[in-house]
Amino acid sequence: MFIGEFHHNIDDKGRIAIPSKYRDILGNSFVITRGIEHCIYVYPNDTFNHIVTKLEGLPFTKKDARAFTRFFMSGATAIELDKQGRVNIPRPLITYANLSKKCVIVGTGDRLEIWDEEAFNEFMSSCNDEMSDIAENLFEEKI
Amino acid sequence: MFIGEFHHNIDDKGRIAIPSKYRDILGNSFVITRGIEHCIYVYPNDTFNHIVTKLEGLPFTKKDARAFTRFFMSGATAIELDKQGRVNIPRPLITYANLSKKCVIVGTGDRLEIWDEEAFNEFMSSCNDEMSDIAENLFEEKI
DNA sequence: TATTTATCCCCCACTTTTCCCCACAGTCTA
DNA sequence: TAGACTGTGGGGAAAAGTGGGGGATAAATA
Repeated sequence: MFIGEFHHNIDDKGRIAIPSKYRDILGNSFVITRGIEHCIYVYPNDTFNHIVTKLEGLPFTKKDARAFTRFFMSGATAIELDKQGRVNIPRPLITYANLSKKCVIVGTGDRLEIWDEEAFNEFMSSCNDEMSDIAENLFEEKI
Repeated sequence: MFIGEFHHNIDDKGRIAIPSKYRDILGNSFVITRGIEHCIYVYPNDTFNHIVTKLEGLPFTKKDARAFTRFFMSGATAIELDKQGRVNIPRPLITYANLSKKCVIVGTGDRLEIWDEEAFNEFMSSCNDEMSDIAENLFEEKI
């Protein structure tokens, strides 16, 4: 399970170090792809494959299915860590997530998310005030 | 499985390089055809044949079936890669997809899509805002 | 039928990108 | 304080993408 928050830099070549605590779980090969709030998702292979299976069940004749599949699959890249434990983020994803230098890598249970630091801070502070309302409707019963 | 996003140029002769990562999957001969959002679809032979079988199951007495089959089949061309790993896109498809120079080639699971770069950016940015909503309604249950 | 025009392929060469390796610096631990 | 680990930066080799030239084949015109 992925938990925690780490602050790393992405260099000019588009490389960023995966926190060493995550490498044990991820192994040496995994998948990164576009995430929904302009961040980057990092999935272990089997988790990613599970989602792909679900998406392949959707017909390409449906507009939303095409759009989301395109969004999710076109952003995906199979990743191998280099000897220093870094990943090479493809340009399109760097642009999409608006990564400049300072990045935040957070664990969210079954995946990692890579955010531009500024965007992350902004998102979190904008959410904090509403969190009470957000939580309100998540569950009907005691969890 | 096709994933990822690549930016290549189409030259004056109508040739465009297929990203080398895709060539392993596609092999040397495959099919390209008209795609739904004014892009070009690229299918491995057996995937294409599978779709054709499905389309042949539709009655030609239905207007929509005729229209879509005509759309999909008339655009199709059998393709062979040249020795440099490029395909020669037929003029009608170049016109249809509005390809000028900068193109985007994306993997969307079972096929590739070739887009004019500008058109692709436009489509993606128009989707990005809605992606949260689109995802919202794709599945009812946990995937 | 002969000549021209266009199209398609293949080959060569240049440029750019990607990947791999090495080296250094800061931090934590023993 | 020494050693190991983690994060950061850069250089060089290999691969991938791009563009143009030339020859073969096919279509078009006189």
